Amino acid sequence: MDSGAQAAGWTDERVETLKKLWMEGLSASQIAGELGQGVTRNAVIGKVHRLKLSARAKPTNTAPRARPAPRPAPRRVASPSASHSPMSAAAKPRPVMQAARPQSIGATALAMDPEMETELYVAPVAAELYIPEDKRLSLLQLNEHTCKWPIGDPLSKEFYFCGQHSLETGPYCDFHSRRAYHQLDKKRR
DNA sequence: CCCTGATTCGC
DNA sequence: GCGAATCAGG
Repeated sequence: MDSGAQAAGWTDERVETLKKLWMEGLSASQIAGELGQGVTRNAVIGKVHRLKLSARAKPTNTAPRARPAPRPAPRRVASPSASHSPMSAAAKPRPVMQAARPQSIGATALAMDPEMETELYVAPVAAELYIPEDKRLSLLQLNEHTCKWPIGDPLSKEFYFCGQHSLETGPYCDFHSRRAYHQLDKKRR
C-alpha cells in the first residue's frame, strides 16, 4: 500500500485553482495560502511564469519590462565580511532632525466633529531619543554591538553616539534602525 | 519595516 | 519542472 506524502506537485486541479485565482487578481502570497501550507508564494510565482501567465491585467502599460539588469550571479553568497570601520560608520547616516509623526493618539476617530479637531494637536517635538550622559559614547568607544547612530553636530563637543545595544542585522539599535529604514525606503522618489 | 511580482539558477 | 534566494519597486 502506499500512503505517501504527496509532494507539492502541480496537479491539474491545483493549476486550475492557480490560474483562476491569479486571473482574479489575487496576490501570489494569497494564492499560496489558498493552495495550502506546502506552497509558498515563490512557488506560485514560479509556476505562474512557467505557465506564461504573468501579465493578468494590463490596461495600458507602456513599460514592457525593465531591462533584466545584468545579474552578477549572486547565488549562494556567504560572505560575512564584517569590516566595521568606525569612521565610515559614523559618516553614513543622516541625522536629520525631523518631527515625529502624530501616531494616531487617542481612539480612532469615527466621526470627528469639525469643531473638535482643533483640540487634537500633537507637538512635533522630541524627535530624538534622549540618551543619558553616562550612556553616550564617543567615536572611540564604539564597537560591534553599540548603536552607531550619531547625535548632534559632529563638530560640536556635544556630539555623541547612541551607544545602545545594536541589532545583529545592522549598525543601529532597534529605535534608530527602524528610523533609518523608514527614512530611506519611504520616499526615494 | 511591510509588501508585491520578476528573475535567476541549483537542484 | 520546481522553488529558494535574490532582486527591484511600492
